[in-house]
Amino acid sequence: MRYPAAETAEKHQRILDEASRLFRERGFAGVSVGEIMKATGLTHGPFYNHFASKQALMAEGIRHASEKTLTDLRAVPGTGEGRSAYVARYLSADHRDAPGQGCLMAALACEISREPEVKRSFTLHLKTYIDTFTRHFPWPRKQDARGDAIRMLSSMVGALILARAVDDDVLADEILREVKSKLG
Amino acid sequence: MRYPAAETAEKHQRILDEASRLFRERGFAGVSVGEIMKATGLTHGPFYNHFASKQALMAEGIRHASEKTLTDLRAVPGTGEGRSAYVARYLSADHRDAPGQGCLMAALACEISREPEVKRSFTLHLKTYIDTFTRHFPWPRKQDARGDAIRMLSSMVGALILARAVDDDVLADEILREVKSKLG
DNA sequence: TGTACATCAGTGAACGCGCGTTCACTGATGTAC
DNA sequence: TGTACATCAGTGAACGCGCGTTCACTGATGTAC
Repeated sequence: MRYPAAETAEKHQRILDEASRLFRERGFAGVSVGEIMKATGLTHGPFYNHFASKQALMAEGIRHASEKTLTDLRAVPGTGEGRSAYVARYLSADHRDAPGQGCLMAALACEISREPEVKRSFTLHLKTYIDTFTRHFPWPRKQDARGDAIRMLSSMVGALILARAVDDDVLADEILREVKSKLG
Repeated sequence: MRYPAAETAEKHQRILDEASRLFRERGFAGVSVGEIMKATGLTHGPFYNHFASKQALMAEGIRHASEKTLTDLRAVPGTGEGRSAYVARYLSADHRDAPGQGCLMAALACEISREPEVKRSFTLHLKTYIDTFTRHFPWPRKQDARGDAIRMLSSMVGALILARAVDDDVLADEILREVKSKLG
């Protein structure tokens, strides 16, 4: 049956919300189209009224999570202290244990590299992220601000991914703590 | 039919070789048991004569790749120059474009965190890797050698993962170059 | 404002497909005598 | 050393299952008059 246009748009957003959460929690391959639709309270049929394919949803899901990520980043005070707090939160046990609400790079980057359509969407995200990260915070060496931002980002992403891949809380905490200690 | 025992052991190794290559190239979910067996020149049936399940092969594949990785690391000269060369090779375009022969952490860490049996196997690898990396090279600040090793490793892994996830060679090269420039 | 009807996001059964896994069977190897 | 036979890694058909995707159908909404 026909539904109000506003409701349809809202459902579209809900699919994106659930998809971007589930993908980050379980990976692209670990979530089926049916599960995503079920999580939004619909049957799997109308999925193709909203998206052309699962790949298209993956790419859109990256864009959707990217917007949230960048909004959050811009809301952090643009000071050295703001950056320290941002890094400390990124490298916290809370973030490690809640991938569904967390950084899309740490959750999905390995899989992204194998999905051409998603890769294109992610490239836009990473460019914007690096630019924003560089411009938003003060960096001691002005002419190498972007390089410093890239290095900080690589350390953060690598540390979080390794901490999550490990079965031993002591080692995971050590990795987060050691990387945090030189990025503060 | 029955086969010579030596041949069987050799086939077991070949399965592990092909599996650890294919998993790194396409991810655990992107490779089927049938494909792995086909790559070793067998049909899929006898897989279960060698391994209890796909998960068991994934865990064994990590162990197998880990051994090669550690052998390679120990073969590098244990000097500052040796370490520089190791990092330069790790962060090279060649390594970025050949995940099947490369670092298992960069290729599989995101997926490992979602597979309990594999996680256990990977934890052993990472502990040994960090220990070896710490002890094998000279570190300027003796009492923080292990911390420095963990930070270097996080940067390397993060940079390679991001470089691979990006669709733009200029950006990928910039990430590798910037991270390399401060780790030399 | 009231009526007739086209629209289209929803439902849910069905599609072909490839997956991980099992199993009855084969036949050269290795062993017992 | 030669013969009889148990072993067991291989083959390949078959299993149930869940996947991404399609489609005939439904019926309240929005629109034309």
